[in-house]
Amino acid sequence: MPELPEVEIVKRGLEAAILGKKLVQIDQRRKDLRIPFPENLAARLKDMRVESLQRRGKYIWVHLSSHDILVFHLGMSGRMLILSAHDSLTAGPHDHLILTLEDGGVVVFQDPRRFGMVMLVAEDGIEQHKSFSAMGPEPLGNGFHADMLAAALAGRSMAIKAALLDQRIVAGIGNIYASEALYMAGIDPQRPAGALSIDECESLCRAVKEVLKKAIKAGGSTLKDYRHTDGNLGYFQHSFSVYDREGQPCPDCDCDVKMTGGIKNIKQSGRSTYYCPQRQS
DNA sequence: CTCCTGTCCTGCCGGC
DNA sequence: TGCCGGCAGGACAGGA
Repeated sequence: MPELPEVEIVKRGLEAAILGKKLVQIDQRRKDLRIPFPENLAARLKDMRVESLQRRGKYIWVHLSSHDILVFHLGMSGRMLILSAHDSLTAGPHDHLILTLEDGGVVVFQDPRRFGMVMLVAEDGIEQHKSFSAMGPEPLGNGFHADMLAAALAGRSMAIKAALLDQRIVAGIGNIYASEALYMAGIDPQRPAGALSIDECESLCRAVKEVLKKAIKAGGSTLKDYRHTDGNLGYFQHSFSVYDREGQPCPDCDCDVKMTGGIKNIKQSGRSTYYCPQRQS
C-alpha cells in the first residue's frame, strides 16, 4: 500500500514535525517487526537531534546528529501518527515505537501487520547497506530515463509488470502504481520486459514519472491539514485509472463494457494486475 | 545469473 | 448474526 507517493507524503509530514528537534524519549514496545529492532535503539537515539530527512525508494531516512540514520520502512500497513504536546496518547497494541521530542511532540510508528522495518545505519555506510546497495534509481530523478530502463530490461524474460516491481530496476514502485503506469503507457503488463522497444521504454518512463507526481500532488493536498484531521500519515484518497476497477470501463475507453468486460484483473507472480486489454498491447 | 514461489502478519470482506 | 476462509501487499530466502 504505501508506495513511493505515500512514503514521500509521510516523509514530508514527519519533516514538519521533527526536523531540527531533539529526541528526548524513546519507547520501543516490542523486540521486532519484520526484523528485530536495532540493538540498544533507545540509547542510541536518546538526545540525538534530527538533522534532515530524505526518502529512498519506499524507505524514509532520518539523519541524526550522531551521524546515524534512523531508517523506516512502512511495509504494508505502517503509519506515522503525529501528536502535539497537548494531545494525549494511550498506546495501542499496534504502536510499536514512540518517539517524544523536546517540544513535547510525539511520533508513533504504528504497524498492525508488522511488515515494516526500523533500522539504524551509520551515515557513511548507508549506500553499502544491503537494503540500498543494489537499489535502482529514483524514478523521479534524472537517473531514470529510457536508455537506462532499456539497458536494465535488456535480455529479461520476466513480465514488464514484475520488472517494475523489482526495486533493483527502479526504486519505489509497488503493485498499484505498476498497473497505473503500464496503463498510462499503453503497454500490456504481460509483455516480456526485454521485448519493449526504446520508444515504449520512453513512454513507460514518462508514465511512471507522471503517475507518481500526480499521486504525490494528491497526497500533498491532504497533508497540509494533517494535524487537524486524525494526525495519521500513511494513506490518502486517490482515484486510480485501472487499479481495483475490475469490470469497469477504463477512463480512455469508449468501447462497450458489456462486450469487452472492461478492465481485467489477472494474477502475475501471485499479485493482482489490472489493465485494459483494449488499450494495452 | 534469472526467475518464481512461499513466507511473514493481521484486518477485512464475501459466502454460507 | 456469526464464523471462517481467502485475500491483500513488500521484501527476501531459497529452490529450480
